[in-house]
Amino acid sequence: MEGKAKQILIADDEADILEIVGYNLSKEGYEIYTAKDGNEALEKAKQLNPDLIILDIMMPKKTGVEVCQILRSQPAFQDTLIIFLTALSDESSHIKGLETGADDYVSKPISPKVLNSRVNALFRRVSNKETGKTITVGNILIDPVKFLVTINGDEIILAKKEFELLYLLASRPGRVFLRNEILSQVWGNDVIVGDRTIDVHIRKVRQKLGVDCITTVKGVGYKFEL
Amino acid sequence: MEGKAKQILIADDEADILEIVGYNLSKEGYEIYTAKDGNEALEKAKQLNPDLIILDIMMPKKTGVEVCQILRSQPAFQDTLIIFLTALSDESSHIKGLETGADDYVSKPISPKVLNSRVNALFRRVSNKETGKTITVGNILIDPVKFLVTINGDEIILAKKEFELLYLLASRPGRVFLRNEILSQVWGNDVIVGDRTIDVHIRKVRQKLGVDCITTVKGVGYKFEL
DNA sequence: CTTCCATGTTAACATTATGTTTACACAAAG
DNA sequence: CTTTGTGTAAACATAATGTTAACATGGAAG
Repeated sequence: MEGKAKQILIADDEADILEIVGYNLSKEGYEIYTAKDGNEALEKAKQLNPDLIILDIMMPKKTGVEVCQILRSQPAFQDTLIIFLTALSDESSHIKGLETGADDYVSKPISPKVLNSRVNALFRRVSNKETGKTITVGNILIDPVKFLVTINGDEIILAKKEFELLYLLASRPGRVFLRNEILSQVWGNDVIVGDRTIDVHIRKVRQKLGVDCITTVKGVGYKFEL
Repeated sequence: MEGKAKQILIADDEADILEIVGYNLSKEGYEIYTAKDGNEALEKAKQLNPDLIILDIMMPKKTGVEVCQILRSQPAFQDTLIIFLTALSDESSHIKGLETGADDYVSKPISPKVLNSRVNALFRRVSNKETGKTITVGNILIDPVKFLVTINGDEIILAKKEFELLYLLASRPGRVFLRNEILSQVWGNDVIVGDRTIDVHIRKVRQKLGVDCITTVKGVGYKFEL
């Protein structure tokens, strides 16, 4: 189903973190490489050209932000995914991280579960755009290539966000998506929007589809099911 | 599905690059030949008449630019695809490269992924013109050989860019083409044009066709459908 | 060599579609 | 019957595209 294993380079000066994170991600089927300071990270990045680079902000030799900047300045790493690991309180580096061109950030202390889901989400996000697989659930058909939703052959036109929202929910029918997850997947981790925004879009989708296939799970989120 | 394997000649004085690039492109199904300086590149080019030549700018004996100029002056190599490899900073040679008649350039350090996609894109771009298949959708007929569009037998004359634009969209009815894709396919990856340029051409095509067959997908791109 | 014309491109502005917030209604849970 | 979370409509803000006209440019015709 998947192509070859995605390669992930993890850079952190704490050996414990390298081990825990590496172990958990490798269980997800990724191929893990590690570096223990900024310079080593740069070196291995150029050597491997990994699919994703996880950078600790605080590192000897070069900080994660510096590494990121250097990498981003090179065409070869323009599209490489980068996630920052940051201390919870350190809000400024978070900002700087996103400005520098990171794709996501995860704050310490790190929960393997959280990191795993972020990593998966990131890959899913880019792979959807690349592969753009058509989703079929019952009589509903969602085609990201044609940017089209069909119910019993009737075409329904959704706006971009509406489409992305539906596509996300329908990608895993039955699974509940937390409001947080929806936000980061459809809106991105950087933008900040109010709570009602999701509702409104949910409503619009429900309205346009005319079929009751999005269920509210109060206090949790939404799920797609027929 | 494809014809016979495309032949690619790679010229660079660094053995590492020849090896890496050659290996990766051969995995894509291309037939690889190498040269380690300008003279050898010329020699093998004339001997093989490859489909694509990848030239390092900095080479002993003759630079890539010189090789390109010599080749382009000969009718046999008028249509041969040429890609330059260039050092990141070396902006001037980039300019010169495109002036000399290169089809694309890729800056070092080289990411195999990037190079592969550029190469594939280039072949995709020309393959349409070569095969030049007439597209028929409903009562619309698009003939790239005669450079002619017909609706219900009425001939419509489009300018070059207009035609290429329509041809691209119509080549996959229903599929949404991102603005990026349109740019790289119709304009090429090198030229830089404003956003409005696409719109204007879309408009001209719509106007001349008189039929509403190009749909806007806001925030995404355009698609062709009746 | 100049002029003219077709094409391509840009800039500026108009016109949407789309996204977001606000404010309030409503329902369920405690 | 208060609190909490969600639904809804409408107002608002924003971004994306449509449109026109003016400005290059290159090649053909004179």
